[in-house]
Amino acid sequence: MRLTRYFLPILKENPREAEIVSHRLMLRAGMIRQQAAGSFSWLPLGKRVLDKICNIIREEQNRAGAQELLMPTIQSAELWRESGRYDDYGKEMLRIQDRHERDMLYGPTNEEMVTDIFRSFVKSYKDLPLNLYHIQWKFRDEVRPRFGVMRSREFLMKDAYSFDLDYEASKAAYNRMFVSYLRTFDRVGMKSIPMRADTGPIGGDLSHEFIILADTGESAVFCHGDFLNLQVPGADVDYANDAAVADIVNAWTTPYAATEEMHDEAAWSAVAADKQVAARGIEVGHIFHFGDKYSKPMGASVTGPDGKEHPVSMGSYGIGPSRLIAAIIEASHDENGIIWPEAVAPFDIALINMKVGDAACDQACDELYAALTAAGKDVLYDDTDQRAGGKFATADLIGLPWQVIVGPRGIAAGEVEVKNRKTGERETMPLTAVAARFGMAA
RNA sequence: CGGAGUGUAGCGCAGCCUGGUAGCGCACCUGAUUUGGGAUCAGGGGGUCGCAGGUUCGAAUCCUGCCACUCCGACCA
Repeated sequence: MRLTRYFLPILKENPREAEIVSHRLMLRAGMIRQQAAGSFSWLPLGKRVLDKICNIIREEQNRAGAQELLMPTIQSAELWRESGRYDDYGKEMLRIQDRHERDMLYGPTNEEMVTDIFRSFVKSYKDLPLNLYHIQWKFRDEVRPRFGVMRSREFLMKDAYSFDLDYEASKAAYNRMFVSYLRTFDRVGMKSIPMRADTGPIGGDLSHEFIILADTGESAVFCHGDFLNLQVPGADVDYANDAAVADIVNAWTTPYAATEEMHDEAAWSAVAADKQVAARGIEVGHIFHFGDKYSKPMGASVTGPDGKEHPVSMGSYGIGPSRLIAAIIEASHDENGIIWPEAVAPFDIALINMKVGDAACDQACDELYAALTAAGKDVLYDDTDQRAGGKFATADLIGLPWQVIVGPRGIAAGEVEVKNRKTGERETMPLTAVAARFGMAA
């Protein structure tokens, strides 16, 4: 993508309304545009990151055996009356009426609807286990939206729902999602720590929050230092092996870890003082097991091997991709801007032409642009005619992992500079070596 | 919903106290110069001063009401 043709409305100064660093940087980097309190447009740069995140989530959900579908944002109140939540949910739920004055709502979550889909088609235990997920916009009319996309009213959520014959099988489904989440957050370049959580209004007796540590995190968290060195399961994890998956979950739930609300001073004091990590964190995922809370009132049951009807045992599993982006920025930035982990960067490489209009520079950049693109890289080619300084400021602000700098001085010697955004390290290399270097890294 | 604060050009702000018909920086447009870490010079365009009432000869400025946004608290992916 050529920068002269790209819609990238960067801001030099911090918008007044943005207080936290991720909100400021997302606005300044031209990723989002606030439309109202807790409501955002995703501009092209932000949309690229969102898509990358969603694709990683999708791959890991699929790997763990979940299947993607897509449910509507607008739901009928009827389903919610069946579960009893139409009255319980409160003002957070946006209630609307259609032209026939039927009660509708903008979905804050989808347990009822997915349960309806399940009960319509699944009748036998032989069709279990089943896990259905979608990535869809949600609306929760928060009392106080804040912190940009970190706590917005309209937000994207990946929500998965598992269906099993009994508690044991459901626990295995829960464990698969647990491991899938460990891998997902690891792949987006973050260290996540699962913590026992309150089950909140969704109900149930087993729940974990996945927390990303960041100095600016919204809640205080306490965990054992061992978490920082635990091995994240590889892509070869065998999701068909319940015992192996349970072992992983066990390893990741044994050391002490709790958010402020669940913090237990007695257990905490049992952790060796030099292993106590008291930090701040951001919740980016939440998984629940809630059994038959919805299947029972909504009549979602299957015939078991015993020939009897069993209400299915369910769980739900959420990740907020839009919040995850803000959390990544909170955890990965410096005074100059965002530092994207490579896996989620909107572009892999910023190709910077230091002297647009100079025949040698233009030619070298055009050739590099073609070669890098051919090697499968997403390249943002800064072909603007701005004065020199602004180019680096822009590249640093939007945080692409690599900058390839092409200037008249270097080109005269057949060389370009390659800079790593995160480390700041610069390396001069022959023009001819650049494509191969990034090509091989791909 | 309680407490605090802010609304003046696309963005950041001054002006308000002490009323006299709107200004600065950046951005934008034109021209020239310039090109290795947020260019320089010259010229130019752009504002219902959040909205509605009121006071006054006259309101961005004083008064009243409303709206929007932000922060702290209770609540949450």
